[in-house]
Order: sequence, then C-alpha cells, then structure tokens
Amino acid sequence: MTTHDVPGVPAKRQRSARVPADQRRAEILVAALDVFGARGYHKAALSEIAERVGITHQGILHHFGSKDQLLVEVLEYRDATDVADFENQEPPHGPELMRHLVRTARANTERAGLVQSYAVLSAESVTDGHPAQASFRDRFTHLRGLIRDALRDSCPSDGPSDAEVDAAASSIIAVMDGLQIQWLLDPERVDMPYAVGLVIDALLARLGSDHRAGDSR
Amino acid sequence: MTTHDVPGVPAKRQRSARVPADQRRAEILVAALDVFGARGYHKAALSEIAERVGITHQGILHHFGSKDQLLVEVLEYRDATDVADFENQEPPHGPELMRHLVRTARANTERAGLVQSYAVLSAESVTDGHPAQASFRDRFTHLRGLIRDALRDSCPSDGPSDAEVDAAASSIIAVMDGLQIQWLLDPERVDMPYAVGLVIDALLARLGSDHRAGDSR
DNA sequence: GTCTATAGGCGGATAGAC
DNA sequence: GTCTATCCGCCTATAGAC
Repeated sequence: MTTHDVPGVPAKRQRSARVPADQRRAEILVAALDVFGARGYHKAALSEIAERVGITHQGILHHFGSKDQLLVEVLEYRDATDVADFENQEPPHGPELMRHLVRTARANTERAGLVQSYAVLSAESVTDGHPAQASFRDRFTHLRGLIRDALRDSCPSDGPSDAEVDAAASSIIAVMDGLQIQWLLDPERVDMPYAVGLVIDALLARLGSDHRAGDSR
Repeated sequence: MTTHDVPGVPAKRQRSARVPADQRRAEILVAALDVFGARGYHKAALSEIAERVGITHQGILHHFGSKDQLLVEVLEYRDATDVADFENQEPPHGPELMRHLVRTARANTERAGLVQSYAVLSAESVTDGHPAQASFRDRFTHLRGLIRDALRDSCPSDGPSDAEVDAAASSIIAVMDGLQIQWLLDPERVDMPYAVGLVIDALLARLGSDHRAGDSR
C-alpha cells in the first residue's frame, strides 16, 4: 500500500453524500431485497447491502435498528411493489382473482430475483424464532381467505364443503410457491403459468361437479 | 467459578471416547438433520451438532471436511431413510404411486422436524452457489419422471398432451412442497394429506376427461 | 439527524499436538 | 480420532464525529 498509514490518521473512507432518510431507506430496501434473495437471509451480510448503497453497515443499523427489522420492512416493501404492478390498489375479487394468479405466475418468470427472495425467505421463516414468521403466517391466512371467497363465487349453487374449499385455496397457493423452487432450479423444464392455470381449472371443475356420486376414497 | 483457572492449565474438556469413524459419522448425520431442520442450514452451528454427539465442532470437520459437505451427506441420508420407511426399496409405480404420495403427506404430519429440514433446505438450495443445488435439481427431475409415468398409466387411451402431463407432475410435487410451509406456520388450518388427495383427484379427472371441447383458455 | 470508528462475541476453517 | 490454538468474517452495541 502506498498511502500513509499513520496510526492517528487512519485511511479515511470517502464520506458519503448526506442524503435524506426517506431516500436512503428506500435505497437500502432495494439493495436488501436483492441481496437477501441471492444469499438467503442468514448468509446475507449487511456490509454487502451497505456497499451497494455506498455507506457502511453501521449506517444500515442506524436506519433500521437491526438486521431482523430490516428483513421485516423488506417484506412489506415487496408486497407494496407487488400490488403496485397492477392498476388497482386492491387485489381483484371473484373469478378475476384466478386470472390474476395466472398472470402473476407469468410475470414472475421475468423477475427471478424477486421470486428467489420470496421462495428463500418464506421457507426460512418456518425456522424456530425467525423474525418473519408472523409476517408470513398472516400473509398466508390472508391469501387463503381471498382465494376461498373467490372459489365460492365461482361455485354458487349446492357448493362444495368448507373442507374442500379450504383445501383448494391452500393448494392453489402451494402450487404457486412450490413451482417457484422447481422453476428456479430448472427454468427450461417448468412452465409456471401453464401449470398454475391447469391446477386452477382442474380444481374449479372438481369443486363444481357433483363428483361425490362416484367417489371411492 | 470455583475451579482453578491457571493460565498454563486451561480447564480441560472431558475427552470423548474414541469411536470408530463409521459409527461417529452416523451419529453426526442424525444430529445434523435435527439441527439443520430446527435452525436452517446457515443459522445452524456446527458446535450445536457437535455438542449433541459429545465432541467439538472441529471433530465434525475432521469427518466431513466442511459444513457444505455435511449438508450434502445429510440429504443423502434423509433420502435413504425415507424409502426405507416403506417395505420396498423401489418406490411404487402407476396408480399406486398416487396413493403413496397421499400416505407420505399423512406420515409427514407426524414428523415436523424432517418436514422443516426439507422445506428450508430445498428453498435455500436455489441461492447462488448453494452446495445442495445439484442434489435438489436432480431430485426434482427424478420425481417428475416418476409421477409423469404414473399419470400416463392412469390415462391410457387418447391421453392428454405431453405438456399437460408434465405440468401436472410438476404441480403435484409443488403442492406437497408448498403445503409443507403453510402447515409448518399454521398446523391447525392446513390439512396436508386431504389437500394433496384433492389436487391429485382433480388433475386425474382433468387429464382423463375430454375437456378440450369446452376449453376457452 | 446522518453517519463512522471501535470493540466484543460467535461461527467456520486450518494446522498441529496427543 | 479428537483436541487446542489461531485466523478471518459477520452481527451487534456504544461512543462520538460532522
């Protein structure tokens, strides 16, 4: 090294330009979503996120308090941008929701980074004491409710049992999530939007028809 | 502390009994599967695994070389014990495979630790350069092939298109995997075996029937 | 109000003693 | 086969510079 390493005068890091907190927080959230998705939450280093923003890792802790809290806010940010992709603030209802889910699967094939973040973080959330556990549990509860209502709308008369509708709602979410992992590992061999559409059609047909006559389970 | 902390004589750890390598490796694999499931791969500490076996974490590195390699061997061990649960060494074929999948989902409700290990590790494997990436990609390719063949067996005449069968195979695996995460977060509200059975029935009906006449997609 | 510097503690990896 | 010793990298807390 050619610069002077005088003990009392450490090689000074170029000080970052002073930026308003709101803007800085937004920059950090974008970088964090990227790095969390690429490395997973536990392997991700605050210093890597900080480097992308041009500050030190202590700067992140100043804005977010802890790595756990940063994760929670990253997930909120992800959900916010996800709904903003579609014109309405509110997610669609009824049969339109099913088409929305297929469209989402199709859109996801163009944003592998976001898909990876979601897949890794949602699975990691089931580990003991994970900071995002409540966030994901609430998310799934909410989604199941939305889809359950939409399924009921599509099967008006002599509807299927509550158990069937609940299971179908869980399954539609599960297919979307499970396909993401297979697709990330082998994009050529997995067609996410087509498979999601197929399962939804099959479940709607099953719930709509009077299959119980010939049921042998 | 009341014991003597003489500098030259550090409090000596009780030395473990010398155990044959094969036996020790097996003990480590059992403990590792447990800890990886409870904490996730990255959060899991070699020292915690070592403690259960009664050695230091360096002992594990002696037997497995690295934490990454330990994970790979843990997954192989898991698969080996999984097939041993059922009488035949070979997984069932044809329609019997579908019943096997539902039975597996039911059995999984009694072994949350194993389910957690699988869910966390399979999702983590999609991160950049993860040591288990090839292992999981091959696993999914193999499983899709098995299920694809079984679906064809169940729909003999004027069968559905290859694309439909492929998508159905991916979807059945995806439902099982995705349901595990929802179930781990909220066991009371998710019925894994019932939902898996529902999706399989719905897909079989869909692939078997001549739905294309009224298809509007 | 925004950020950096310093220091402690833990986890993984390597080398060498017993 | 197992241990001790040592290194480096990461998260976190505290203090203080601008």
